[in-house]
Amino acid sequence: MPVPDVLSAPSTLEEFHDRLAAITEGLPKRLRQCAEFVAARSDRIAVSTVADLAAGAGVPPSALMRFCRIMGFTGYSDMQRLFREAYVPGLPDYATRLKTLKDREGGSPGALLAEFVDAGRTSLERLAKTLDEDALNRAVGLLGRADTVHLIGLRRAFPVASYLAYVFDKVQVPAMLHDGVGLLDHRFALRATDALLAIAFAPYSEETLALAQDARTRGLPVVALTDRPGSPLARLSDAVLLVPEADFGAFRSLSAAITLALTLVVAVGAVRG
Amino acid sequence: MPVPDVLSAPSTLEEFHDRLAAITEGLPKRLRQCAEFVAARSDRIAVSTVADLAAGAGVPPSALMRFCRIMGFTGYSDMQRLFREAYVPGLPDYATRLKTLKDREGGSPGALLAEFVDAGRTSLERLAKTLDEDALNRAVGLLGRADTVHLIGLRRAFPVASYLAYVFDKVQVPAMLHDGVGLLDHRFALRATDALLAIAFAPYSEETLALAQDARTRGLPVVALTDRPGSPLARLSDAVLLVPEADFGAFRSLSAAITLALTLVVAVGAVRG
DNA sequence: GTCGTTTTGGAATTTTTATTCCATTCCTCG
DNA sequence: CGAGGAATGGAATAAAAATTCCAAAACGAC
Repeated sequence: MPVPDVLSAPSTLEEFHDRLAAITEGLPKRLRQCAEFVAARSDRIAVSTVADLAAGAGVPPSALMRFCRIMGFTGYSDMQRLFREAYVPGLPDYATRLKTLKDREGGSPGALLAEFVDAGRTSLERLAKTLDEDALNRAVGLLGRADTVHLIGLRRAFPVASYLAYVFDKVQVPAMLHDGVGLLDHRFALRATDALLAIAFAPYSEETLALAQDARTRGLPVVALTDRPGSPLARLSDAVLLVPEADFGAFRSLSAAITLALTLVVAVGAVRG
Repeated sequence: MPVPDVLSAPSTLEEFHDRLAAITEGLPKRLRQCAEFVAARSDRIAVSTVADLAAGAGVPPSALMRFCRIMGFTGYSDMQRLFREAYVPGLPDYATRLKTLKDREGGSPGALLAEFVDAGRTSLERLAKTLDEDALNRAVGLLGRADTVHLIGLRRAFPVASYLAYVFDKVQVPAMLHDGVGLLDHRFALRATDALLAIAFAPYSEETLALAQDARTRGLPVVALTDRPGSPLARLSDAVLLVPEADFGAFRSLSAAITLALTLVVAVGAVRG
């Protein structure tokens, strides 16, 4: 067990976080899980039992106890005392806070945030409600059977495509991001046993449509993540996933697209085992 | 004993206070002491034991228990739950939810989507609730005054960085994305009149930290978009924006980060006119 | 592979905390 | 001023939580 190298416990929240940041690295798996969960949700400590917190972190209670020791406390209760003393319920609930923010004059950053958060939530709700489950299942099937998943998404869709590439990598599914760097199109990287996942929102990029067309011509399955049923990309695809993104003013967020992308990858990862 | 004239317990803080005000008058001495103390210090309920609270009110614990009953709760724990949940929402723990998910049709894509949508909504709510407006205003100020905004975010943060680049371009603010292509670091593109916006989540990329350090050393303002107060990036920055991303299982979405990014850019765009 | 060490999960134990119960006190009203 | 009922305090009990401990698993060095 990593020996507590300092014997005194942190006596302020700041000290606590400093110490936490200092030790997190170099901690074994379970203890690191504790450290990371605590870092992210330290607000819960004041009002949670060991069991609650441990469940949140995904570790057994005894691991959390060890963690408290390493932080320099004598036990969980000791650590909790620090947070209970500093506890100020301060923040009002979400609805109230949102209203406060919106009431500012239109231009303030806080008011903007409120609007975008609201738009994001609306998008997510609509996504859950309107998504065609058959299409999703079909998409998962097609991508699950492919050797390599090719990804393309440019301009506004590029963040989604790069996120997909990241998560596919995490779940160890071979994926290739066609990013257009150097105007190299890597068209010939598409093999007959692969599949293409294309993302495009209006105005649809030529390059994305071209690659989708190419894949289709060669008989590869194409999955589309797009914004409208009538999108030119939809016509080229075997499974079409629609992202109902709400917008605020001229700006559209990507919350729904990102969330759908994550779902898709995790489901494909699960299918492949 | 005053008979509880309503059998259901208050289910919101507002109901609680209404009820408290309604019954306080006409309560015998000790119970009134309880009522008055609770009215004054209701914020302590979430983090106190019966004994603590009773001591504060100057009554024996049993009196406080009676008080809880009169308020319509089954006991102190029941009353406490109301206060704990009001301030720390989202207590349904992940362990349970993961299990439900597995029990239910082995994690069908549809069920997964529901979970990720939920995590995304939670993230957005927490973002609205917890974001430090001062930090946001400061960030907008710093970036608004810069000639060119440099952006860096790698791995999981890369989609956010590329999204920022896209939206900055839309609002016609000169921005440069440091994407690490070809391992060219473009460090010398940072001019004294520029600013850096760095995005990093655990585990923090060396390259991102290095560039932030570099910018700081040269006296450029650094704005951080990160996940924890103790993040190494936070220490290098003049304004720190925290993104409280909820995760589901091992997976974390980017809804909150994307939304905050959009807000930031639009606000900066507005400042520059 | 095998040995020694570190880490882990869970059951057993202890401590703390909540809750009940009842004998006593304190009112109030006749 | 005394009887009856409400209110009270504290001791006893039950429940929940924290903490310890140890056998088993995982890991790392050889």
